[in-house]
Amino acid sequence: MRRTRFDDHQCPIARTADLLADWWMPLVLRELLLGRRRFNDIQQALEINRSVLAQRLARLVEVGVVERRRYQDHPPRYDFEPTDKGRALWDVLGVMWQFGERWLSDEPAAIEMYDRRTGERIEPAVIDRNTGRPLDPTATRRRRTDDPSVIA
Amino acid sequence: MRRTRFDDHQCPIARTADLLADWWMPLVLRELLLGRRRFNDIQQALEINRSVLAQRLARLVEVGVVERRRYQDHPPRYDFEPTDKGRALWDVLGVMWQFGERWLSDEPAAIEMYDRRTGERIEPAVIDRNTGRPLDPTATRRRRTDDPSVIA
DNA sequence: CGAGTGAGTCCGTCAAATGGACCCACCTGG
DNA sequence: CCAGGTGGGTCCATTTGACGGACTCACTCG
Repeated sequence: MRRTRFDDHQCPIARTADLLADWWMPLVLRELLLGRRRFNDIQQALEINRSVLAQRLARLVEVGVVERRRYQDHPPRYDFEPTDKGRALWDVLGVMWQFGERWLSDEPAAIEMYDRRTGERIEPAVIDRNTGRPLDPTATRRRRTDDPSVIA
Repeated sequence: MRRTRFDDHQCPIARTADLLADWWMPLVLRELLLGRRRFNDIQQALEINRSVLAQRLARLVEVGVVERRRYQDHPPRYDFEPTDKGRALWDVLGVMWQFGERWLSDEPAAIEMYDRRTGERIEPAVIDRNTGRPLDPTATRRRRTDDPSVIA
């Protein structure tokens, strides 16, 4: 299929969607961010087609979300390590987790996230940094910063 | 293309990805949640193919994220209104906004979100509800709730 | 009476996802 | 010393969806 690209849109949601809104990307990133680093490990964990995975990893390297590192020389072997930018994506995945658990699962959660130091369950929540309150789409609007009268 | 489905996965990220990780879904939801309700309005705002939009809206109705309502009888006309489940997705979009603005935009933000009552800028942030602290993927692990010794 | 509106459907084309085989350099066990 | 992994891919045929664009059909408005 021809895929429409959004990476040149002004809207930050569109730019993020261009990177992340692909079936496999969130799962590939989940594996990378929770510690899997090697091509074959990820491929087997996700049962993803090898060429699709190769292409997704190449994209992640290209946009600077992971680094491809040579971890041995003979024969050359590579792995994939998240950058700061990649780790920042965990916020998005964490909130996807929270949404999926609350709204897309029938039974009580079969898997949970926890802090490996304290053992405590982790429950991501989204707030507005300025007010500390939850987001409310019905009260939210967009505006151009160069001309606040224009509603984007 | 054949698309692999994740809606039966245990992992909440996979379930959410199955719904949202499609190029158009975040943008369609952005429009719906920020107030656009009608097929033609959304189609023109996004410049999305009409049959693709029809299919995406049908999916959103099917999973209960929006409701299709008849708003006039002669001739029958329909619009699409987010449900509570749909409004809950705003958290995900808000965090995608934040990521895109911080990591995918070069120039200072051209568009911002604000509260239509107070006029204040909105900056979504993700915290752990229990500790109030930001998420840290390097400290995060998964476990099965039925058997905490199994690392998922 | 003709144009426009709203919410779609239908069609041909093109490209990406999929399953599966293949590759090749090195390492390991017997 | 040779067979069988292992790691990180590439290549191929098939299928399916995205895309652009035209068409529909029941009204309503001027």
